[in-house]
Order: sequence, then structure tokens, then C-alpha cells
Amino acid sequence: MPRSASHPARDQPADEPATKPTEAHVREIRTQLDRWYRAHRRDLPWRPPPGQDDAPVDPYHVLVSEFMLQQTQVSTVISYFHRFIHSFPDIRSLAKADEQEVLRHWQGLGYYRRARMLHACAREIVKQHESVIPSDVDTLLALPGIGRYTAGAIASLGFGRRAPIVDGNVARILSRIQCLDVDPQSPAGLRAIWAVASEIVPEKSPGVFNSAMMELGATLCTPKSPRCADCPVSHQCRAREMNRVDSIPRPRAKRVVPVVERIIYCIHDARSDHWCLEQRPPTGRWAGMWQFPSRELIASHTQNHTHKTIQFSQANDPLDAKHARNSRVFKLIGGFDHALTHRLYRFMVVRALRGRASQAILDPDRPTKWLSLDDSRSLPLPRPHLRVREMLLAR
DNA sequence: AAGCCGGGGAC
DNA sequence: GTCCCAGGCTT
Repeated sequence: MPRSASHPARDQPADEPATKPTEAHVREIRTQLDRWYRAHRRDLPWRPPPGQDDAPVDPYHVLVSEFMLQQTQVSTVISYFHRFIHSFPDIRSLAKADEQEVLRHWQGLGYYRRARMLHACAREIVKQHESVIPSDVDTLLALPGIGRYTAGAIASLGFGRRAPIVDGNVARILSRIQCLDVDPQSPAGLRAIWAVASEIVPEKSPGVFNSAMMELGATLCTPKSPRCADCPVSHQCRAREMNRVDSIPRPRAKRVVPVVERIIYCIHDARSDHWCLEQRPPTGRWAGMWQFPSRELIASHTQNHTHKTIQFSQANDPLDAKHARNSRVFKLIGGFDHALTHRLYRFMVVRALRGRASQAILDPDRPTKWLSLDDSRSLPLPRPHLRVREMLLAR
């Protein structure tokens, strides 16, 4: 790319933003960030012990933690990580585990495809790589569930390889440091950010540097109200210099959230004190997990959902909600909302006695099991159905 | 390029 | 209530 002849002083083409920090800035950012991180970092179970930041870590721990940390905050992951490593201490034990058992350890964490991907990834490593986790980015990228962020994280944090990473934190920090007014979600924005990340990651202790970037984003350089006064690289931050920290990166566009009304049938066999659970299909939301039979109450629609009380629309399900409220077979026992990122579920919970009417609810294409509430703990259930089970146990 | 996929922490 | 998080896969 030729430099602009009309701006000979600039070190960037005139038609592009300044995407490369100067060498002096890069040196200072690395130095300050390293010093700050070693002094202030949190102690996390997949990291080396405090004060031993350059000590080797188990790449398997990095692998598991990075899968769990995709789109998930550190504080949420910690307890799941401990239980997971306790049950599956190494790549072989994970590879030979039953998928339902892996899902059960993921229960409540969300984005359940990650669990199945991690399981498939472990099996692939055992099969293709003699149970040794690959250390180079390209080999890692070929494994299921590993994209360029996770590949770079495993290579740098787990093996000390020089590899850039860009997650939500790094994207925000680099946007601010370079004052990049781009959409960090867009391909163009991501290209620019990855380019900066590639320049800035050092040869020496790249894992410490990458961890430091994410730590900074999680604790100081937050989306709102960043604590610039405490930031080790505030003097290298162009957004700070331009007084644009609050507008970079640009907030993403908000979306309308559809409301989905569903009815959950807790079908009880009084003789055995067993309850009916059905398995969800192998794809889509909560894939492969088990639930109390649930059916849509009304077609999804968007609406203002600010009311506190559960108000259900006119039912069009086969049994009719009015019937469900009043009959001897069906009894309304509660309702609650469950918010996902792109949907709001409004659940009505009904207890049903096992019989012909309740049998009509079941989808013949879905596997079912009749279990005591206690025994149902052996199955992976989505969060709303964990809640339903607690409702039944409390009765 | 856009949609899909959970749940919760922090405010 | 809001925003968004140690993203990747599918279409």
C-alpha cells in the first residue's frame, strides 16, 4: 500500500485509520502491562500460582477453561471448572466419558454445544494426536469447537507460543488504545483489531501478556465507567487522549426480544412416585438435554413484557389452559419467566396425573424416562427445568 | 453477513 | 430494567 504523498509525516495511508501503534508505544504497553499484571492479577484455578506467572500450566486445564469461558464470565466458570476437572482429570478420561455425563457437568452453564464440542475435541486429540494437545495454532484450529481466539489462547497460555488473541476484552482495549472507531463485531473491525493484536503480542511470555490484556479488560478497562486513573497503559491510550473512552467501542445495536409462552407438564405417576422426562432433539436449543414435557402455548410474538405477574395469552394448546387450571387431572402450580439473550420464555407449570389425557401431551418422537425426582439428577436438565424440579421438591 | 446458541454478573 | 461476557458454527 503506497503512503500518501500529501501527508509525508504520517506513518499510515491517509485513507485508513492509524491501526499500528508506534514501536515506542508497543514497548511501553508491554512493559507496563506486565508489571501491572504480575502485581494485581487474580488467582484463578487454571493459572499458575501467584508469583509464578511463567511457570508451566497443564494445557488440558487451559483447554477446558477456554471452552467454558467462551461468552461466559470468569466468576461463573470457576465452580464448573473445579467439578469438571475433578471428574475428568485429563484428556483421556474426558475422551472416554459418556456425552450425557459431560453435558451433566455443563448443566446450568449454558451454550451446551460447547460441551459437546469439547468432548468431540478431546476424542479427536486422543485419536489424531496420541492424546497430546497440539501447541500450534493451525493444528488447534482444525479441532472442533476451537476458533482463532481459543487456538491462540491455548498456544500462548498453554505452551508459551507467540500467538495473538482477540476476545471481547482485547477488542475493547485495542479499540481504545488505537482509538479505532469501528464496529468490533464487523469483519472489517475485527480485521483491524486482529492486526493490532498480532503486532503487539510479544515473543517473550506471550501468555502472560495475553492474560494481562484480558485481566485489564475484565477489571479496569470495562465497557462502562473504565477506571482509567488506575490503568497502567492510560498514557498509551489514544481514546483517552482524545477524550473518547466512553464512545469507543460503539455500543452494539439493540434488538427486540420475542416472548415465547410455553406450558410445562409435570406428569406424575402416583403409584411409583415417578415423573416423566423427555429428551430434547440433538440440535437446537438445549440439544440432547432432558426436560419435563413442554409445549408451546401460543405462537411466539413480540410484546411489552414488563408486567410482574404471569399473564398468559389465550391458550391454543390441545388441552386448553382454562382446562389445565380447573380439571382434576391438571393443576396449575406456578409460573416464571426465563430470559435468554434473544428470547424471553414465559413458562406456566402444570402438574398432571399420568393417564390418557396426559399421554396425549407426549411427543412420540422423543425418548422419555419415568424417574423419581432424586434419580432425575443423573440427567442433564436446562436451567428452567432445574427450577421446576425445585418447585416439585418444595411441595 | 447474519443468525443461533444460555445464563448470569454488574450496574 | 440494561449491557455484555476469555466465541464458534451454520447457513
